[in-house]
Amino acid sequence: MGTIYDLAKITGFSITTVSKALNNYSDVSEKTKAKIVQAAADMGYLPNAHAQSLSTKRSWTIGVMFSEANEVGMMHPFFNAIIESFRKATEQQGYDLIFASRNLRNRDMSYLEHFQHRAVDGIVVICSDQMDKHVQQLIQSSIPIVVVDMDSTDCSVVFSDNLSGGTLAVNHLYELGHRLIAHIAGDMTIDAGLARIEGYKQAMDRLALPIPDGYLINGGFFSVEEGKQAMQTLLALPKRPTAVFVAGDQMAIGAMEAIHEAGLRVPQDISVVGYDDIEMSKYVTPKLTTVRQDTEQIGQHAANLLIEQIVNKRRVMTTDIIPVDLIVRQSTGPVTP
Amino acid sequence: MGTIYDLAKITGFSITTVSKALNNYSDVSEKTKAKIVQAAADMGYLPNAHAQSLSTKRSWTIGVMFSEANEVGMMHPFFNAIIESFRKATEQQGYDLIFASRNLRNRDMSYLEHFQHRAVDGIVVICSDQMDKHVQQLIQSSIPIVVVDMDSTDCSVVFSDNLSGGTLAVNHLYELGHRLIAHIAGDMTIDAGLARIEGYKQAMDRLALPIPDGYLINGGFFSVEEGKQAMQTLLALPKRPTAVFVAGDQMAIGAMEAIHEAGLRVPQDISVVGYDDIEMSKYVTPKLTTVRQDTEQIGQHAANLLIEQIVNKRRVMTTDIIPVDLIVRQSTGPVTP
DNA sequence: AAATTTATCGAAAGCGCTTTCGGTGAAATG
DNA sequence: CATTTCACCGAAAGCGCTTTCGATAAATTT
Repeated sequence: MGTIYDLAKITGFSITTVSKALNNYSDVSEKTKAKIVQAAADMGYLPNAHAQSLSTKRSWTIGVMFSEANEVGMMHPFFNAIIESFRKATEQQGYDLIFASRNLRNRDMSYLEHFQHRAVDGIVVICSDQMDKHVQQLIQSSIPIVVVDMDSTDCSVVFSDNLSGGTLAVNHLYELGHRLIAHIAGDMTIDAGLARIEGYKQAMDRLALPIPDGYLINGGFFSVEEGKQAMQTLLALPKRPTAVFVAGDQMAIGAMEAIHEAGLRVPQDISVVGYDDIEMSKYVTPKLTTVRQDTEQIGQHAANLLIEQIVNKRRVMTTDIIPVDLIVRQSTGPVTP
Repeated sequence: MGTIYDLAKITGFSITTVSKALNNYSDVSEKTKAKIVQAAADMGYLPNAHAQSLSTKRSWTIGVMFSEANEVGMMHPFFNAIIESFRKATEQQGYDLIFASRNLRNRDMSYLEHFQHRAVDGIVVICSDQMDKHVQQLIQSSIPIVVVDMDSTDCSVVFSDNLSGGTLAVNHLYELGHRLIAHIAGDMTIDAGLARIEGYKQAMDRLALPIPDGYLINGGFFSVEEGKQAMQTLLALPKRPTAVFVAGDQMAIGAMEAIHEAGLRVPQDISVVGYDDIEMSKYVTPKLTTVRQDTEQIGQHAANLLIEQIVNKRRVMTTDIIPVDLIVRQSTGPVTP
């Protein structure tokens, strides 16, 4: 591999000139530049990123933080898809992602500390809840940051148009003739869940549909199991809904399971529409009607928002709302009399 | 944040002593160590990782490589689960993961070059095929490495006992009375797929079951779509199988879809057993019988194997085979006469 | 021919940290 | 009391790179 010192020795130039040649400075002649570049190629020279970072105070790394609240890590298909898209976008610009945790060689430390230690150029936080102390700390810091799927005016954020999403779902069900529409919501601590609730409420209100007691139920943290439980509660209601809008696909899948286990059919007895459009949605039985979040866009926008802050060396607080689509499949159907 | 120079100024000691105090050297008195540590805490001092790496030639980072062959990236639930488990294990030891790609600030470079540039302490490669030039290059290099889900004698590897897996599946079907057992295989370039084929063949042989023409079919790169297509081919066979062992859950889900679309039922008409036990397996209809791979173990073992090489500064070539389990659910049933 | 630009290069300092090695004064030993 | 040991500390070099600033020689201008 070798260093610029080796290169200097070989070519007979100073390390200064070598460095300049490698970095395309204008005050080095084409001829010597060619020589040096050639020598570098010959010996398979690669600059040491740490030395570069130390010297330039730019590490070309982006720290990514997952909340540990809901123990999903990077396993959740939705967040996972976002990260993948984010990664592609940032990679193209030359950034590497580093996944940091709260522990560093036995020392317990905050995410911020970890990121400071690693001297990342920027931070992306995925899958978090507003209240998380660590997230707040990150937002308060001076490191460029973008947070996904959360609402805040203190930093750049990008999330889906969850309000419209809720409305889309309810309207779809309404058009199919449903009037008894329940909502299995995400936990209230999650902005996205909250907005979907709001969308649901607004839509119901606009359609002049009452929300019976118990029709708005907390499904927790979007897991299949919690969705199933919530649905069971719903099924036990005196006046059972004919349709249910579920704030996440995994929960929706759980809900469908509960329905099936109760001896009912989807969509003949109960229609269900999910949220996210994770890959599996189109493979469960029946195929899930759902509100699609554009993970591709979300990831890209987040990347752009972050990189812009990094290169311009100033924090900006943009709120980027990505539109959603309703994907109609087979878990919703006309209400049966 | 500050540096050790600041700390030196504040406490009145030299940077040498500061550094030693922070690193628990024995030749600094308890009293001054206490002072320095206190001052460090007060100012929120954090060591700069790049400076440390530069000086110690240890970066406490591990590079992870995904093959780009089958465009799944980190989206595939199986590899994803492995990485997650790997991450937890390495984090605990103080390592951060860095996801590198083949491009670095416009320059096109190999994975090896990228990792050398970043000066990672070790490399884990996930989701690859034997033939990949980049993987080979990594294996040839002198950086500690472990590769997952691939067989090789040139480096440490960890993968599931795919041979037993294939056998397990076939025997299970046999016990249910099936004699016409087909296999939707993964592409032959993938070691794991190859081993499962071998397991299938051996089991069939041991049971004295012939493998009719067309019963062993290539399902490509484990996608739902490819599984579906393979199953359609199988269904078009003159003598249709009563059971099929599929080399991956996603393919199996596709296969079930094909079966359903053909107006047949699982398992009454055709039994199917998958491979992997991805999370969705227990939520599709019918719930998928499958060979479970222990992603938790795989990730941990990979982490241990890698870290051992890093700390002992010598490459070792261990082959670590992780046992698999058959998870019987509802996609398999007794053959119907 | 003298004065001024211009092109090309290198010395040196600095980024923040580790580590070797030598130097103190105090305590222990004879 | 002289000598050896020990505990504690710091100077300095080094890790590999960037960047400022000055130096030199060649080219240009007057």
